[in-house]
Amino acid sequence: MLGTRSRILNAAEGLFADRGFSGTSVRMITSRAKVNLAAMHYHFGSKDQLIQELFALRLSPLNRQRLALLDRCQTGAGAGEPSLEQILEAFIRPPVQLIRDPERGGMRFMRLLSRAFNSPDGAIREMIYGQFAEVIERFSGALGPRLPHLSREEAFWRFHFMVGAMSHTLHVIADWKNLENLFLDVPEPSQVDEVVDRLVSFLAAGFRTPIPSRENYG
Amino acid sequence: MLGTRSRILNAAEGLFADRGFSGTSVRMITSRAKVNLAAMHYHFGSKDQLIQELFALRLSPLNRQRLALLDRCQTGAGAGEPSLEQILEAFIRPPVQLIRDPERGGMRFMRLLSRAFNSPDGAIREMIYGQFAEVIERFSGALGPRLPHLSREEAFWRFHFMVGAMSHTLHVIADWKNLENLFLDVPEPSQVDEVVDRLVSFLAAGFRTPIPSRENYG
DNA sequence: GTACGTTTAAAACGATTGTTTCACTTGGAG
DNA sequence: CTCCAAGTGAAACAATCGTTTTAAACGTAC
Repeated sequence: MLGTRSRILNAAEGLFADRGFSGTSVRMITSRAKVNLAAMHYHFGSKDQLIQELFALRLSPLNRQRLALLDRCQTGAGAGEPSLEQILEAFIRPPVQLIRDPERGGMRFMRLLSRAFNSPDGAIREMIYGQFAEVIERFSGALGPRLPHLSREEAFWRFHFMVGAMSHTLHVIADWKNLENLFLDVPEPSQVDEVVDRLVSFLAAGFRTPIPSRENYG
Repeated sequence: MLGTRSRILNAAEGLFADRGFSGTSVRMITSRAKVNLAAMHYHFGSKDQLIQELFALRLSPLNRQRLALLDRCQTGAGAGEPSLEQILEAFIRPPVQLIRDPERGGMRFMRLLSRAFNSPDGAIREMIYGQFAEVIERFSGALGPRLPHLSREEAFWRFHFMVGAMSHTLHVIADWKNLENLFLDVPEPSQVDEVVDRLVSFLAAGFRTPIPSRENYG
């Protein structure tokens, strides 16, 4: 049996992922964790601080891993800059590995994360973005030299196209069961590593395509 | 001065977009609409039914427009099947036009829509997906013949890459002001039509790229 | 043993939630 | 005028919310 503190965090993660932040009451958390109501305020002070600790615990290893991968392919390869595909992989592979590792929250935490990104609560969103600030800076810095054919504005948008495709893909993988009720003809779950390959090559092709001109089509 | 019913819908749309569904109380809505608390239950029966009416009102014109565009480029061009770019445009242009038209909810409704997609409330998500079912079916049917080089599974994933890139892009456009507080170096707002062009060519390049093989990198 | 951090049990706090009810007013149609 | 739907104002409903409090029990380290 885990300690009281861990049981609270674990129950909170599951409930937040399933029912959202405002949809989850402190009483639900403590009751699922088989813990007294007061224990939550004893350990975390408030519901908001519990949420904060939860994300700090999960996100900092994820982003450290991304930065480490980027470091390795920047300094390791010896010859010059890393390829576009290597950079994209360093960005995309870690969350996909996380999604497969229940010890780090797995699909449950990924559902929770996409909930946090779309939370109406500005404080939550700001905290989340804060956790990603360094990663965003490092990766856009690394992508720049690989995209000499793009203006700053074009690169900005394509970066967001990538973020959107990736986060929605993670959401689809992590929420597969819900998806099956809503779409027809959902294929069998792929190996997640295959999905990374598909996504990386899809995005790399998008990044490499020349800037569009409006006359190309009507 | 609009009627009571319209004022309720209008106030609800704004508050839901800003604070989410569970973060918005009936009292907030009726007070912003300058309407009695009982008037909301008089016209809509319950908060849930108000939400339903709101989305039906906004989404059905949007998706009718998408289908009409697809019809036009399928039957109109005379010669054979429409191009990949034409199909993507028929899918992407309507929500971008909606985002610019305050009469149809504009950015406010787009923020609300992306909130509904990520709502913890399963009933809301199912209702939303129901509104999109026909569009999804028609467009995946139209995309198929344009992607003969892809397996069904590969096409499935690339379709989701597109959905993710598009919905995140719409979110960025509609939530620009919040973005500025969180990222450095955000470029001036582009003309939204330019963003459509960028997105369409990015996605078309992604769709056209051959299926990846794992030996290419790594 | 005694002190201390941990945890429980139970009750209560004030505030807010969605919803209902009732008496009342308004305004236009027949 | 009468009738009826539309709408107001105010109060109340039971339920739930996050949080605080008080008292009592643990277990362990000194």
